[in-house]
Amino acid sequence: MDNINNKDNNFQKLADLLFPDVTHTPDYYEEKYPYRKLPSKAEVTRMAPSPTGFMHLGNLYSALADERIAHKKGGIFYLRIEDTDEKRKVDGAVETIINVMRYFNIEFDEGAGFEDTGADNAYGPYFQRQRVEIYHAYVKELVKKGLAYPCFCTEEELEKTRKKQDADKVLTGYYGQYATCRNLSFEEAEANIKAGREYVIRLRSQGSPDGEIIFKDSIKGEVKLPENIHDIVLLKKDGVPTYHFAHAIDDHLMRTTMVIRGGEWLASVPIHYELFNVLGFKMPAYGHTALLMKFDEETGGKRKLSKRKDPELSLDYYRKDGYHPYCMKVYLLTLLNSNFEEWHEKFPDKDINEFPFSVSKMSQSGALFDKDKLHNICKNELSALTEYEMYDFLHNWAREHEPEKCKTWFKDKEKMLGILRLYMGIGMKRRRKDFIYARQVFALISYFFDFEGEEGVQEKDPFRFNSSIINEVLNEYLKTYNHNDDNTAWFNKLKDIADKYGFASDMKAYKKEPEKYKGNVSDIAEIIRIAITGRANTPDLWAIVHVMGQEQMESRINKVLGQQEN
RNA sequence: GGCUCCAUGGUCAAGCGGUUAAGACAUCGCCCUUUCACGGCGGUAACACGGGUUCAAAUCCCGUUGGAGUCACCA
Repeated sequence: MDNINNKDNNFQKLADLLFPDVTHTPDYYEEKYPYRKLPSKAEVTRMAPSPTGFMHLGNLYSALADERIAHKKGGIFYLRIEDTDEKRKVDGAVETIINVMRYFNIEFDEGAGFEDTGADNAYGPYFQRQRVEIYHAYVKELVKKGLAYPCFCTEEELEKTRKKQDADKVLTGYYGQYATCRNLSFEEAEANIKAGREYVIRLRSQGSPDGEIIFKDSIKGEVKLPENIHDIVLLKKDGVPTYHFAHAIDDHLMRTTMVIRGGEWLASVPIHYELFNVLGFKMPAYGHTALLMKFDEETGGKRKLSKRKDPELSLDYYRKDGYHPYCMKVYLLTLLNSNFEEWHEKFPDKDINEFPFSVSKMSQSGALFDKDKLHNICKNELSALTEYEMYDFLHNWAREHEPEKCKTWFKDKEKMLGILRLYMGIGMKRRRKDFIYARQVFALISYFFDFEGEEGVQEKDPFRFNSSIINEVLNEYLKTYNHNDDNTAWFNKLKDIADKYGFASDMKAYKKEPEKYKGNVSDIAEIIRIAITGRANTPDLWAIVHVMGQEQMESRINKVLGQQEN
C-alpha cells in the first residue's frame, strides 16, 4: 500500500517538475468550452489543414463533405489550423485557404481567420500553436495519473532500436520492452532534466498486443483494428503536441461531433481510440473517406493524389484555368454521393445545397479523377447560365489571369455579349455546349480579337483540300459575298459555289452517289470556316461574320489566300 | 513485410439471395440538320479467381490474386 502511494506521489512530483507553470486543470477547460447548444441532429464538423496554403482537389472533396454535413441540419463548420509543425508553415496560408474555399462557395461559421468578423469563435483559439497551455494542462494530468512520461531517447537511439527490430522481424516502434524510458524513476528523470537533456512526453500505452478494438466508421461500417500498444509522442521536444494528441484535445474541446477525413487516417484510429479513452473523452463519429485517386502514367496504376506529383490537381490550377466553381462543386458532389447526379438531373433548378447529402451514401473505394466527366459537367452547367452571368464570370477571371485581354476584349461589351450569345446558343432552339472553362473559352473565341497576331489556320484543324480548290472557293466566296444577305441567301451562295466547283449542293444526292462529287456543301462551308476562324468547329458562320464584321472577315480570308499562294 | 480497407464495362456507379445486371461519362454507328454544334435513337463493353452455404449467389462465408492506405518528435 505504501508502495502505491509512493508511486502516486512520484507521478505528482514528476508532473510538477515537468509543468511547473501549468495552473489550470482540465476541469477549467471543460467548463470554458461547454457543449454547444444546437438543434438536434446538427453536426459540428471542421476542416483542419496544416498551413501550407496548398490545397488540392482531395482537400476540397472532403471539405465539401464536412460542410454539407454541418450545414444541412443547422450545425457548425469551422476552420482549425494545425500548425504544430513549424516546417510546414507558409505565410498567408490561412487567407489562401479561406479564399479558396470561398471561391468554391464553402463558408466557415467560425475558426481561424474569423477573429474579427463577428463570428462567434467561442471555442478558440483555432491555431494549435496558441493552444499549448491547454495541451499542457491535459498532459500534466496524464503524467499525474502515470499515463504519460518523459522520454529522453535521442533520434539515434530510436533509429538503432528500429534497426534491431527490423532485423529481428518484430514490430517496430516504441513500446513494451523497447520503451526504455517508461520505467525511469522519478530521480532518474529529475537528474536528466537537471542535466538539461531534451525530452518528449510519451503516452504510457495501456493497450495489449493481442487486444482488438471494433470501431464503427460512419462511411466504412465496422472495422476491426488492433489495439494501440505504442507509447506515442504526445508533446514534441519543443512542447508542441503531435497531431494525434492535438486532435483529441481540440475536437473534444471544440465539441466536434463528426470528423470526416481522408482514409489515410484510418490506420491511426487505434491511437485516437486510446487517447480519447485515457483522457476520458467521448469520441466523435468518424467517417473515413475513400481517397480520390489518380491514374499514374509511370506505374500504370491508381494512386492517391499527391501534391508533389500532381500540381495540376491543385485548386489553384483550377482557378488559374478558370473552372467555374459551381461546376467543380457539382462534379465533386457526384463523386461524393452516388445519387446526387440523378437528383440534380431530376431537379436541375433546385439549389444543390438542398440535396439531402448522406454520409452513408459515400463511396467505399477510391474514385479515379475523371477529367472527361468533369468537362462534361462543365459544359452542361455552363450552358445553363445567361450570357450576362457568363460575361461576368469571364470578365472576373480575365481581370486576374488575363489582364491584357481583360482590357481589350471587354472594351466593347456588346460585341462580347454577342459572341457569348452565339456560342451559348442563346436565342436558338437549343443551347450549345462549347464552353468548359474560362481559358478554354478564351481560346475558342480568340479569333474575334487577336486577329492580327494569330496565324490563320490552327494545326489541329487543317484544310482537307488542296490549295487550288481552296483558292477557287475563297475567291468565289469573296466575289459573291454581300454583307446584307440574310442567312438563307448567304447559304444559297455557298450552294452555288458548291455546284460551280464540282461539290454537291444537295446532301441527299451526295449521299446517294458520293463518288460523283469532290465533296459537298458542308466541305465548302468548312473551307470558309477554317479560313475565317482557324477552326473546324464554330457556331453558325453567317452569324459569326455578322458579329465580327465584313472587314475583319475579308482581311482574314485574304490572309489565308496569301498563305496558300506561297 | 505487419496491420487495415477495397474489388460490377475504359471511368464513375446502381444492386443488399430470384433483375433481360440500371444510369452517367468516354467510344462507335444511325437519324435530325442549308454549314458547326445541340438534340434523338441504337451498338460495343462488366460481376477478378477458386471453393463453400443455399432450391437459388454479383449479393452471405472462407481462401487466392490484385489494388490502395498506413507503419515519425509530418499532418
